[in-house]
Amino acid sequence: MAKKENRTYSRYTDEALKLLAGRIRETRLERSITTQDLAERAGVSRDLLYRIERADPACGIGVVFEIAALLGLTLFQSDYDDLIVKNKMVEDKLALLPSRASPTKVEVDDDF
Amino acid sequence: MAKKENRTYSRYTDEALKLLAGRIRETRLERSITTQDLAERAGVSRDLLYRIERADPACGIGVVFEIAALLGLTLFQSDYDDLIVKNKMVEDKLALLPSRASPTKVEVDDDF
DNA sequence: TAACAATGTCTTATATATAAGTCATTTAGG
DNA sequence: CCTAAATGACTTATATATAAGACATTGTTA
Repeated sequence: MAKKENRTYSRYTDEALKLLAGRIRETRLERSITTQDLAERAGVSRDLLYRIERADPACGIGVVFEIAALLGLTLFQSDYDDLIVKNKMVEDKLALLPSRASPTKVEVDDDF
Repeated sequence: MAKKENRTYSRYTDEALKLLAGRIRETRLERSITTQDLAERAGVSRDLLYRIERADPACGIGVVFEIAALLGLTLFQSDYDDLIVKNKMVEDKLALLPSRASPTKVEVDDDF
């Protein structure tokens, strides 16, 4: 196992990571797939899958998503076509927005 | 910038990463927040935020989620309390499932 | 349109994620 | 129960993510 990293995360992030990890483990066990087997299919080591199922925040986001996708989990409640559509929407929105944060404009903080 | 990694990902993973990255950039620009500013608040380098907004799959999943959370984006369409509830559900489900993939049981493949 | 700040995109150095291997433990099933 | 296989959890070595910094470019706004 790799050395423990010392970065800290918000509780929200921790819970979100835990949920994704839990869903992965849950689905793997439901389908009775071996860690070995799943890791091999994803092209990662068993140790990495072990850390993914433990919600290690330092795992690469790509490999985590890939494992989830291999199990048929949906991300952002979207199938592939939905993702394409949503990405198109983001792209359009970005085309309208200024391409950088204005030097002077003060950031809006909705806290009150 | 770090050396380009050579791992490959499914199209689904690529699009999901792109959507998250796009939403981050979109939200940052809407609020007119500087990359510098956001990176500092998250405790990461500007270069890392740059890569996050480009959907680099090798970024740590924790830092990406943290940036999203800082911007108020919701993950898994859940606020903090929802995440707690959903995690509880996963936990309960896991308690019922066998704790490991059966040696003999053949994996179900719903492809047909 | 001038000037300055924000961003794109490198390089280098360092921290650390990941792979590979190992051993002990546990569990499901015969 | 017994046993083989799956998993937890470590070590070491290596690949690579990340930080820090630099410079060129571009967009905003005064």
